[in-house]
Amino acid sequence: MGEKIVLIDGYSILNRAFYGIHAGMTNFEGLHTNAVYGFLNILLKILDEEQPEYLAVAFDVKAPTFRHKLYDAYKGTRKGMPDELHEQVPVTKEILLAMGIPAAELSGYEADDILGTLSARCEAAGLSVVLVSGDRDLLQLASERTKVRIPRTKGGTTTVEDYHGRDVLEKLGVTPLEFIDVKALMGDSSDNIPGVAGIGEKTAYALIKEYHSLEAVYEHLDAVRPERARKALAAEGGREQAELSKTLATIDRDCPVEFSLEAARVGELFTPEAYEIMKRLELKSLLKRFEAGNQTKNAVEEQFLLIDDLSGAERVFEEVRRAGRLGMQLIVERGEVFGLSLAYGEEDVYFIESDGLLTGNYLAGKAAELCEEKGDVWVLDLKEMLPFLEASGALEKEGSPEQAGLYDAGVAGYLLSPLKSGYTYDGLAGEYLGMTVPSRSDLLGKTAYGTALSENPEAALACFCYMAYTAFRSGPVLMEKLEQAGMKNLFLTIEMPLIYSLYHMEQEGIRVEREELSSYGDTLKIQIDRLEQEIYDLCGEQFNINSPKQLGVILFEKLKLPYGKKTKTGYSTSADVLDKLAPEHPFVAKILEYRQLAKLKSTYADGLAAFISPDGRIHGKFNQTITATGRISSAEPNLQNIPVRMALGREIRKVFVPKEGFVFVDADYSQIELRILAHMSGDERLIEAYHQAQDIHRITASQVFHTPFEEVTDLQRSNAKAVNFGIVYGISAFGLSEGLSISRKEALDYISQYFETYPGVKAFLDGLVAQAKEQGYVTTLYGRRRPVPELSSSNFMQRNFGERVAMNSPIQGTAADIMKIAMVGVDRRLRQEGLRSRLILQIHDELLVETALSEVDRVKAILLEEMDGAAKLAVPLEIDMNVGKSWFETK
DNA sequence: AAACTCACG
DNA sequence: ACGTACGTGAGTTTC
Repeated sequence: MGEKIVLIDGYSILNRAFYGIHAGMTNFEGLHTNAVYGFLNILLKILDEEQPEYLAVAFDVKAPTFRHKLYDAYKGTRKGMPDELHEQVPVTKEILLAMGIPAAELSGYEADDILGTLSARCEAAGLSVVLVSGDRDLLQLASERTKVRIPRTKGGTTTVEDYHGRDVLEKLGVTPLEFIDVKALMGDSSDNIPGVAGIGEKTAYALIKEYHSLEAVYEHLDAVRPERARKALAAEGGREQAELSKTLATIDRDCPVEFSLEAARVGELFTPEAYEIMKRLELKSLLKRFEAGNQTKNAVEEQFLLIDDLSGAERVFEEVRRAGRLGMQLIVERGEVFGLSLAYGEEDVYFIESDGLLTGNYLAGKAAELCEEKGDVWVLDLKEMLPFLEASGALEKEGSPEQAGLYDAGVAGYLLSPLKSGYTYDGLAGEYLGMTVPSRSDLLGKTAYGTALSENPEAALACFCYMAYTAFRSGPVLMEKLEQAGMKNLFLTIEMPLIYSLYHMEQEGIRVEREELSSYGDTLKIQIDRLEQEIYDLCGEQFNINSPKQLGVILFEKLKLPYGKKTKTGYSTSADVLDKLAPEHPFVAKILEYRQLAKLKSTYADGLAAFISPDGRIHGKFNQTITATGRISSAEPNLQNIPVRMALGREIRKVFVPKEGFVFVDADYSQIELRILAHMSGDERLIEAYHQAQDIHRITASQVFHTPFEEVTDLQRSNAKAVNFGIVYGISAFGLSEGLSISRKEALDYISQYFETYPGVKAFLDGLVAQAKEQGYVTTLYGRRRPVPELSSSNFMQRNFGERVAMNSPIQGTAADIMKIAMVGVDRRLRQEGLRSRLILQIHDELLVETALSEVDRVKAILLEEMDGAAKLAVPLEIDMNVGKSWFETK
């Protein structure tokens, strides 16, 4: 194969990147950077994959374009681009210039035409061509020599669809040239190609597949079926419209664009100029690649010192004692201590390796001592370190970090910016120190700490020292920012103490009866096998029931059931679709039952069994820095989604049991989110409702539907309940109509009736959205922030989402805050009062305490006091409590 | 790795 | 007209 050129459709890729990536990305100047970022990511990814000799980017110049002028002249204008995107265009061009990548432009021509022309010239010159564009317009250019690549960015990752000439035929059923005629028929609103009125995508493809060209379609007009299509084509002006559309849709492959192949030769891309621009844009993750040629030896790295002898270690500890603030990181992985890194000044950072006399336990003990003695110690993942600190010495000040002066930089970072995917040292250094430091994976790849230490000691040293260094230096910055954001109190009195409570819960774990769980799984297996056979018999063939794709074919093609929803890749077979289909065919109910059982077996019976420790207990993890709203999350395994709603699933809770001599006491807040809504909105009627009635959904129904309380029907009550849910989720007519299976109109009626009944709630929710738009975030009762970057998006759907988020987050987040306060209180009192009972689970609004038989009354009192006392709202906080010999019994 | 589905609050 | 309820984690299939 000869040489290769990559040609990029500049605006189209920028556009894709802009809509595909989080809208809130800006640099310190407030310049949006999401599109540039996505653009460069795609460009670099394609370069990595293609390794081309040449590269150029095509832009159209903002002028009436030749082809479209024909149409624009009498109808409409091209869609303008949002300002947030527009401002990123010049920057992108600057970067390309700095990277030595030519931008091909030609006034009066579309980027498509430039690309068409350049690809034609390059093909003729014997090059293979790769065209990169965000939409399918360029497919007509695909050939054996020219590959069209369409990247799609979603949630930060990019996948690419590739089309050679033959792929177009294979995937679309028409040749690249026929694709033009398809477009001419169906039109393309984004390109202002009118098409033929009444001809849609399906018909257009069908016609061209049969007749192969627009002209041929009209030649055989009389034979065209279906009738509807024939009429559309024959309609007054139809043919002219189609022919105009074809002209519009045809890419010009011979326009007078100037282009020098030599200028497009790929040279050094990561130039100092490009590096400077990247720095200004604060595109940190990309910066690393641009650094390669520019990196001056890191100033910090010089001072990373490895200590591997006892006397050296003692010397460092002595110095640390005299110093003020300390950054510290016990380097721990898979239950092993590899060393301790310490940073206590601008100058030196030490890593003390555990080896010989310097045992892991010794270092952990020293670390614990330092925590005890000193104030102002910053670490990165305290919960991870605590088992070792505790095992080695005494962390007597635990639970009161103001005295302990021990702070977790990761948790602080989470409060300041809760949407991030992680809080590792490199991210914190970038955000709070303005430093680009190599990440763990940059330094060590996927190597484990232990291996890295022996195979690549220098990189390991750097990695470990960066942790303590980042913790040390970012500490005061984080504290200052927390203070400014009004979250210092939240950090010190809720989040820091909570680390210990979560750690305790993880340590305690929950007892699971292994044998019982296993026989539950066996029972499921028998039923699953039976169902599987029945399903095969009913449809007359064997297939993989777990595959939505295969199932879709059986349901909607073989059995010809009416499909409701479609997903991106095919028919939806989700439970709500299947529920509606169940009356159509007995097969469907079997599928639903199979799904249910298969889920129970794989996720719960088998899934949980894999997590039972030798002590007979499951020690799941409780994560404090994951959720956007402030909730904690549970993983490995997730103990917050153990089945309860369905009878069969709920059975599994029988295997969660207390140890000998103990019972479970389970306490949950009743409708805490609605109560918080009542409090935060201050709506008098809703507050009054909580003071008078037990059944809030019924009283809501009574007030909203103007029906006496006693006469509220079950249907009214359940509708009111759904409305209440909807309000908490950030109400939308669509969502409510889906939830209730009613029309949008009816849903709209419910909502307006609700708001009429509780005007304070309406004002409150509107206020939240306004506040979010104004300041970019919303807050909970305790000052926790949730940014809502979606609200400044120019995308309708994202903005709508942002509005719902603005309404939901303060409510969900405040509930999380209150529960956290209660947890810290409960955990602390159980210990301080010398009880043997322990908090073991939190499920958002529920706490589970493994309770010594003799302590049941004390524990109930503590739960009640701490949960009820966690907040004083305008409405009572009601707590339901149950005692049982298994989690099943505590319902 | 992504898409789909489904368990929970 | 646009297409969705808010927040999670995990298993399976498919690419």
